[in-house]
Amino acid sequence: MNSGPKILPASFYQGSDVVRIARELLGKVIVTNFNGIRTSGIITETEAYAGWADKASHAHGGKRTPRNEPMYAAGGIAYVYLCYGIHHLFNVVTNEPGIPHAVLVRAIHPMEGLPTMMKRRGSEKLTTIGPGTLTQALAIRTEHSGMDLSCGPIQLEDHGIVVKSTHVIVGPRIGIDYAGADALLPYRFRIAPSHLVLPRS
DNA sequence: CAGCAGATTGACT
DNA sequence: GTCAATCTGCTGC
Repeated sequence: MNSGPKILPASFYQGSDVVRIARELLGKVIVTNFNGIRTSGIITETEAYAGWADKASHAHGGKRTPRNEPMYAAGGIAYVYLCYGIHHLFNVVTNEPGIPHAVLVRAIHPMEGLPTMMKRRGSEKLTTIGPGTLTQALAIRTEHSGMDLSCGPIQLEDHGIVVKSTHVIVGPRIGIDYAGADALLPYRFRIAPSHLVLPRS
């Protein structure tokens, strides 16, 4: 049953299986609320980054820099970083302190604040597929890296949307060819476009 | 349609 | 200096 949106609890993020959490994030709702302006969307695509052992991860081999420091904190906070000097990429940190696992959010389906998101994107067409475009639509920037996802301007909610496994496409991650064999791991999850059925509001 | 270069900053050699 | 968990617009078939 579903008694309205619930903010995801810390326990959701602090499990030990980052790949499972990436899968579970499909259908969850990401909300930002800056200056009283609320924008949100359903998460439709994610990728898991499994820390130490994962060549594609910023924390591979225990690498630790000021930029990726949030990855080493307890699950439930944001890790936002700049890619190609332009794009702010939003990740959800998982697992317990010291284990730098994270899930990259690659796509959302817009829900609230469509006009605001279009204005931020500077386009008549609202594109929110792609990790760089969704952060622009939601106004997420690197300054939000390290923020708690349960009580800040960025929150993740459970709206009771159930994503059936038959509607989920699993495959290798994108844009990480440098990661050798790890580039082939099935760590990418997305909702099949034909099943992007929105919940009745 | 495909393919590619430009944008622009942080991390590392 | 080079490359990076990318997107867009322009070129040319």
